[in-house]
Amino acid sequence: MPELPEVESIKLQLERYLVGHRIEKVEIRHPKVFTGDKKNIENAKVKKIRRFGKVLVFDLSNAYSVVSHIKLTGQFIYRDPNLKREQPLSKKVSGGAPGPHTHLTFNLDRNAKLYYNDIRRFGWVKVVKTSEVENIDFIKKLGPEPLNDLTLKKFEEILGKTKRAVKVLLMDQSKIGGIGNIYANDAVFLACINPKRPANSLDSKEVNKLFGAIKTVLKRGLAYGGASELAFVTPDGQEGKYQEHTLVYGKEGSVCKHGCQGKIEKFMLNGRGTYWCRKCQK
DNA sequence: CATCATACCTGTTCGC
DNA sequence: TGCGAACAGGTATGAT
Repeated sequence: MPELPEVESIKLQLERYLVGHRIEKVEIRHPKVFTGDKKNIENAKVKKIRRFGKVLVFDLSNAYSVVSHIKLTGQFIYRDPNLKREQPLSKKVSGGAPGPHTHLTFNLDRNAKLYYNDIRRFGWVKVVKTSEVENIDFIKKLGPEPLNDLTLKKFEEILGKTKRAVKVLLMDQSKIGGIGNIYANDAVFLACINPKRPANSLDSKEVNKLFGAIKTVLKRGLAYGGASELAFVTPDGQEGKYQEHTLVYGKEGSVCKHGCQGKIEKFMLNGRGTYWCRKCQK
């Protein structure tokens, strides 16, 4: 669920709230989610937030960085007692902040805090030298950013190299960075392509259509502040709205939005819930 | 190398 | 109603 639009939404808020703070002390409650030496980030200031696909990076003033993949249920929650117009936290903030699923606490200057919550603990947070960020295995293997680096020509090449199901390919982070199950479902639907189609069977017209569809659904996701299907909230503890505006994801049994009168069906593709309209996705 | 199944976790939903 | 099974989705890992 946290895919490019969700992680980007987190990034935008961290830029607003976290940048400029000094990290005074880091408390680790669940060691499994944290690797590296916390001493390397204590007393450093947060200078810049970056995103690589679904990975977040906080660059610090001392040439170290905090790198994190929140996977399915990770949350960064920012709390500042000096900030008056704080909205009540969403119920999706697991157990509160701090709560039973708070595994890390970053104590910041001016009494602010950044909590890392993660119900399922699939996510990770690590400390590395800023110069080493791009050598982290996941980031090193990451494919191009669909909204920036991905050109039609590159996309055509990626699709042409494999007969894997096109929807599965879209979710392969080493091919394209940032697309997950929700936006992959919506993109192939918007392009009227059967999710099971071998990627290399698409003609150039279809490739072009899918290329545009990917950008459209990701931009819509961004505009709605991401999809809060499971645990996703932004650091101010608020939910996104894209789950109310998906095209097919989670829409089993509902009427096809292309107006063909078909019904959305669900099946498993590579172990992932896949939603589609058999009438218009060819 | 490419592809696929499974493990990692826990909260929620479903079926009996 | 209660309880166990299935499900949810992202990726590292091991198997094929």
